[in-house]
Amino acid sequence: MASIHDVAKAAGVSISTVSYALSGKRSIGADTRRRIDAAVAELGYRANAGARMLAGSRTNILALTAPLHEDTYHPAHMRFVMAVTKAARARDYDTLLLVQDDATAGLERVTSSALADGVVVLDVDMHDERIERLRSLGARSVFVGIPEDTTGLRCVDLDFEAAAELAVDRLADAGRRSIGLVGHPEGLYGRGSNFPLRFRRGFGEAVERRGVAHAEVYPEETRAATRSAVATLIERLPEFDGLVLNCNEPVARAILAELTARGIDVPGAVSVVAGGANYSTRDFAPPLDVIPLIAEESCERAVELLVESIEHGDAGEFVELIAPRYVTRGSVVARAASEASPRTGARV
Amino acid sequence: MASIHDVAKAAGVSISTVSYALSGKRSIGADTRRRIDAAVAELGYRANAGARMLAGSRTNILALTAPLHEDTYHPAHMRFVMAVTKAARARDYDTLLLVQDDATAGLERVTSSALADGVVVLDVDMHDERIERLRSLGARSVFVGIPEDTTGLRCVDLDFEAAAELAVDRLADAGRRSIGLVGHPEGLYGRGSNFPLRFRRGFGEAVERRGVAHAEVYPEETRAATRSAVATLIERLPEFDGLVLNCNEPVARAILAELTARGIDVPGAVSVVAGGANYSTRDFAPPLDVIPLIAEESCERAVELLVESIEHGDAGEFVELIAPRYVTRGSVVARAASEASPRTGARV
DNA sequence: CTGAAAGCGCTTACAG
DNA sequence: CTGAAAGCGCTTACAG
Repeated sequence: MASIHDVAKAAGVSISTVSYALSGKRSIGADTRRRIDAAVAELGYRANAGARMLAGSRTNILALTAPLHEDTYHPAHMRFVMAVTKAARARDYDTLLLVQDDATAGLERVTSSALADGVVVLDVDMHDERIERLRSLGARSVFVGIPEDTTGLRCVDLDFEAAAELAVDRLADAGRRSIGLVGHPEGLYGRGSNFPLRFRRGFGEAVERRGVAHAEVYPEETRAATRSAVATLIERLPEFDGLVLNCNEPVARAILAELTARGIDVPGAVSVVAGGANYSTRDFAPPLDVIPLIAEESCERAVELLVESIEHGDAGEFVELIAPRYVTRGSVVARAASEASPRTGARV
Repeated sequence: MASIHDVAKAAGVSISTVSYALSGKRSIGADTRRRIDAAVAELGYRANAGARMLAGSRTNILALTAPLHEDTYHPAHMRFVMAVTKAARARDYDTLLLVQDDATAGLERVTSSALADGVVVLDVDMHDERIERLRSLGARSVFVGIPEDTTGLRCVDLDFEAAAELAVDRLADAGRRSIGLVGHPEGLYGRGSNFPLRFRRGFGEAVERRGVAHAEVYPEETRAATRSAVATLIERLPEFDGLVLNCNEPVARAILAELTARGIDVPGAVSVVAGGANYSTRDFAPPLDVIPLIAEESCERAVELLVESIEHGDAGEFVELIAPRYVTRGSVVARAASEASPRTGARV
């Protein structure tokens, strides 16, 4: 493997000139540059990573901690992992994958050995053991997700509370007065997974504020569970006319199928919005209004902020909430006046 | 961050002694060792990764190339990625994730810069562009999967051909004379994905050898597709009595559901085996006989072989096929004699 | 615009 | 069983 000395010799310059030419950290004469470029190409030179880390005190490696849980929805998980990796590469960083068993010990290892310049934290729980570890290590990190106590942390995420509120508002604005929420399986909430909890909180506040009837169900991803979830909503909401989905794609599809099977017209009888959805609702029947959760968006921003802090040394804590966007596809329509009157009357 | 000098000073020894004590590469006096351990604990010392790479000419990092395709089945993909990462950690290696866009350039980068000691290649295609790249780079690598031309390569994988043959043999031994294959979606084969092709090849050879009637279908993961796949099998196999599944879990479940919906008794009328399955068939109705594909098995072996070659410098090519294991769960039963006679007669 | 040189923090022959 | 020292291949003040 060619070293910087070989390049310098071939180009007839000093190694420092080669280094500067490659890093672009000072201006280089046109002719010198040409000779260096030629030598680099000729020799297939590539700076040794270890030497660079040692001399430059930067590794250009980000650690990624993304624990798998029993209830992990793999397609979404993968999308986030890939989004981080791609965003990192776009900024010339590589990504080191930390496994679960190794979650805390791994953070210590890659951080104390200066293997990674920073850490991206995915699948954040409300009370996440990685928080304390990262704090005590004084490691640079960015969380994709918002834990309960964000003191001293740097967090980025979709504003799930606002997303839930936006979903409810759109339904309420369309005259819907009796709104169901299909959430994730119970286990997720019990485990303290942060975004379902935040979405639920936003939902609760919005239905309260709008004074609409509401009910919540948390089905597992089985046919039986989604079926009984719809039954429960119908039972608990005698005038069931609006539905917010904050669940995974298979469940969302199953819920829609069940509504259809029961002869419930979407969007006429029940209008539907998917909130914080990590999937496309375009090919649903009917296509659903959606407040999308775009992995690329939060991950790119997280990596951007992390890299900035690495390269410019800025510290400081923050919570950056990405404003929800509402995409209309026709699954929310105003209640027909004929229907609206008696119900409104009934509620007064 | 404490350096090795700090530890040496605190322990009252030279830095080389600290280094040797930590690496275990030479024997250390009991008392010296105690003082060093104490100093390490006290200072929270951890060897600088860059310095180690540079001086030791080993990085303890493995690169992992696992491209995502449109047809990637994420749960299985994730299982392999995690299995590699865990196996690597067990041997004190970290794993660098290479993204798709970066597939070939990334190999060049981590390899030429000596960032990674070796490469684990997942999702191998029959004609994979990464092969040539790795060959020309002279990089240490192990493939999990068997491409068409394995010259100069080191490959590990479940023996999918033998798995398919084993599945057919068990069905044929049970008197099944008319065997269907449910494969993956067509696209996978067209793309040259290696294991579905190998499984199909093994199936073709086995049905030929056993002289049984056969038909193959390749449904997409939609309800309509699985439904029509079953219809096709019934149409093409008038005496349809055996079925080999080499598809993903959702399709397998849907196929079984469709058989049940048609009133076809499993295993009586049609006996079923899942071959090369990356999922559990225990909670299927009925539970299926299965020849499992265990990510941990092939990935651990691949990492083991790669690490060995890194640490002992052994080169050499090989293809290591993991023998299929047959797990009985009761979904294959002998044809009833009363049924067998007329059909056998019909075939003669 | 360019070079000589120190130094990053380890590992590993070499020596005793 | 232990130490002094060379050297891994870069980056970056320092100097001109």
